[in-house]
Amino acid sequence: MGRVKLKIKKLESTNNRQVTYSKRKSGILKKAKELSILCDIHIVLLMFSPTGKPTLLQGERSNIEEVIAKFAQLTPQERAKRKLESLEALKKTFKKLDHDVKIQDFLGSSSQTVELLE
Amino acid sequence: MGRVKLKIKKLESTNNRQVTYSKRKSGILKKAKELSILCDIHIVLLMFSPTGKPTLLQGERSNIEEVIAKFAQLTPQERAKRKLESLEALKKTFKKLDHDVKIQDFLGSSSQTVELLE
DNA sequence: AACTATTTATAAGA
DNA sequence: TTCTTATAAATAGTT
Repeated sequence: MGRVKLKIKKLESTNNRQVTYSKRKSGILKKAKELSILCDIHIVLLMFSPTGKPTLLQGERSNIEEVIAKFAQLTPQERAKRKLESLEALKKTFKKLDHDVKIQDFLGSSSQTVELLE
Repeated sequence: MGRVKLKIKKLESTNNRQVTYSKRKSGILKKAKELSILCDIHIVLLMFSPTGKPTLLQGERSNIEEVIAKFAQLTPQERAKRKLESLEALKKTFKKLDHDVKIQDFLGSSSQTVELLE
């Protein structure tokens, strides 16, 4: 979608990576939000910029707690059939976070896109 | 991007929601993967179909553990300045999951897109 | 930040 | 559901 067809490989220029990230981030956030609304689904999108700035999108219909909670609704049989290493990894990570993270400005908002750092 | 301009509101027809989900899911997964490669970033995308089928995408460069772990790398000062309610919610959810989830087929793969249920 | 030529995604139809 | 195609939308390089 541009002047030339882009090869999908790591962009050489640091500056170009940042510019491209900025442009495409807008696009994918828009797509995720549209999908959430059009199809009335749960969606969570978390990404980090080339400089490490995190962005979290939660679909209109969901919050991240609901989305993750849906994992818990899978039956043991269904879980047993699938690769859930990611869930396991998440669990381990959050066990660690339990000891690390202190949330000092907890806000009960229903935000969609949250820029976690400016 | 089709024969007509689509209004972004919940699609009336159940069938249409499923068809549109299927098409747009492909698109957004492709976009996420491209962004991950082009800009060499961490990205995680989790979504549920209108029938509840979950799909998880992890960028080429990352696994979900790394991505979430990045949260933990934020300094206490940075965290204190931001809305991290989502992280808090995740933590609570995973505390519950700790007691619920038994992973019976843990596999140490470096998967990208995982269809958690067919 | 804006522009625009061009590629890409996709809504409706087959 | 899978393919086609007209059209809308995203975006790469440029200004």
